[in-house]
Amino acid sequence: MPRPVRVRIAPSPTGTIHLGLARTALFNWAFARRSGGRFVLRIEDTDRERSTSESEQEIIEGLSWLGIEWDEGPDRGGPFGPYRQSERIESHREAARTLLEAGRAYRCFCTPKRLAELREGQQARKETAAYDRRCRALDPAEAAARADAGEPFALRFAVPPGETRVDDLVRGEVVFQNVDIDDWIMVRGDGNPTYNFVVVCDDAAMEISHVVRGEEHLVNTPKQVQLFAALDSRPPRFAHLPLMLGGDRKKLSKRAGDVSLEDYRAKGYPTGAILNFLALQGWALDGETEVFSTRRFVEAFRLEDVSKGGAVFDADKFRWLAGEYLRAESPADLAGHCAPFAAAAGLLDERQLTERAEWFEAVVAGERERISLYSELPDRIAYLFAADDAVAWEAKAEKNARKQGGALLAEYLEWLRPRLTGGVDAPALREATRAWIAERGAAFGVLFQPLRCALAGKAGGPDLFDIMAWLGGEACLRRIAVAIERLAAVREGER
RNA sequence: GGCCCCUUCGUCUAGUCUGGCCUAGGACACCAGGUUUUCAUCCUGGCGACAGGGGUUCAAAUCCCCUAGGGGUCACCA
Repeated sequence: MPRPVRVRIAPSPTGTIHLGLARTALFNWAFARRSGGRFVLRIEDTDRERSTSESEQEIIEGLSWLGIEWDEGPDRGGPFGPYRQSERIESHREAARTLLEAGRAYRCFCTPKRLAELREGQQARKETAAYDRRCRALDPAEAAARADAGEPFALRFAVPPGETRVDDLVRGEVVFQNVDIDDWIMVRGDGNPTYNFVVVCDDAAMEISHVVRGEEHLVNTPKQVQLFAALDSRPPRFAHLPLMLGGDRKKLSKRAGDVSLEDYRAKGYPTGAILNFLALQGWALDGETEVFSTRRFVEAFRLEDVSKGGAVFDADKFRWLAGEYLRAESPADLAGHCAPFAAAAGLLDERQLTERAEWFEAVVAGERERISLYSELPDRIAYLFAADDAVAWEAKAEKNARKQGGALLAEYLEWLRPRLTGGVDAPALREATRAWIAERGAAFGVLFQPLRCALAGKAGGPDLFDIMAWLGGEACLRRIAVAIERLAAVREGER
């Protein structure tokens, strides 16, 4: 019998947003949208030591920045609240009590020391490390008496005999033998519940219909399925997403480089590119189309189409995709996205950005083919802000300039001087300069290479006459004059 | 090591369920050429894979079995 689609992500607020979490969020969200269901954000702050409200904020802010929106969550409430696990502790205690009374859970008085020794022995004998279920044999009344007397205990789930089947939407049916499932701890000695316990209690209480998460959780699933049964609650369908892998083909981790969403935000990846790339990790639109909108993704997304094998994170492809999105932006949008990076680099302050908005937009539009990330702009245009007599020359630019020599440049400067008084008319100047070079029977490069070096100090870049227009006539003339001297002076020095 | 999952170009993947249209398609990267005042963008072309072995079948990347390899997980973490 079908039930309303309700999915969730349950991140623990213990750090930054991992790309894996971002993808899980994206897939859950897309699935909910596609099926007309609800997407829930639940903060999994079971680990009180490591959970912080800053991290929770970061999760909320980061996912919002990406454009992923949840229907219920700690920041916006909802009919199944509260949405922070720590605030649901009473219901967890209640569930634990019920399970204990029903005999589905039992008190374990084993000390951490004994457990450690047990584990060591099992490992030494190459046996499966699992609790030996010693306390499961205890008489409930006796156990209750010991607990009343103040003896510390943990609560373990009593795994029943038999087997557990998980009908995974991505992987098909997966069967586990219950003897292989440990009598895992539901409530710790200090009274705090564990993740595997609360996650099921909350999923049940919030009527979660589908659990879509990373493959590392697949082995937890039988424990959870058994708990749903013990709770007399209908279990959700499961879908385990393939892992995102690092270059070593192991689970993507900090070791592999930048794995947090914030890293990519700081580097200036367009949000559309991030979403698009994440969608491609374990899913494909039609096998042909690589660049597609979030809208198309949502329309076409089906859990059944998710691939099973792990996906190695391809930083090159991600960067390429970023460039595709960046280049598709309007000049105004692109300028707006690049502005903070230009400001951070100390090129322009906010006031200048406002006053010279049109100018900045033109510059950004002129550089767009050469950058893939917003953060790459400042380096490309820094020369525009250099002092005219101190433009940094790249080695290759200088080499090109030197190959052609400054003679023609000096001649050009004299020709140019009277033509720049009334501002720079790029198209007209381009035409006139071409004619001027043709008159002399020279190749374009003989003038353009030294000129490019003089103006920008770079071997490549936008159209020279656009650069002149951005720079303004006075600056151009000064830079060319300085370059003529510089080219001549060094030649002297070489002798 | 136990349990579980996975296996198509270097990488992301289409094709696998419903065997034939697959001399296996697309993309990134790489290489070559073209366009351009340069760089880049862009365009064209090239390189490059069904892990191995059996079986079923007229026919297998697609179905079955075995082997190998990789990964995940084995906490009073989440």
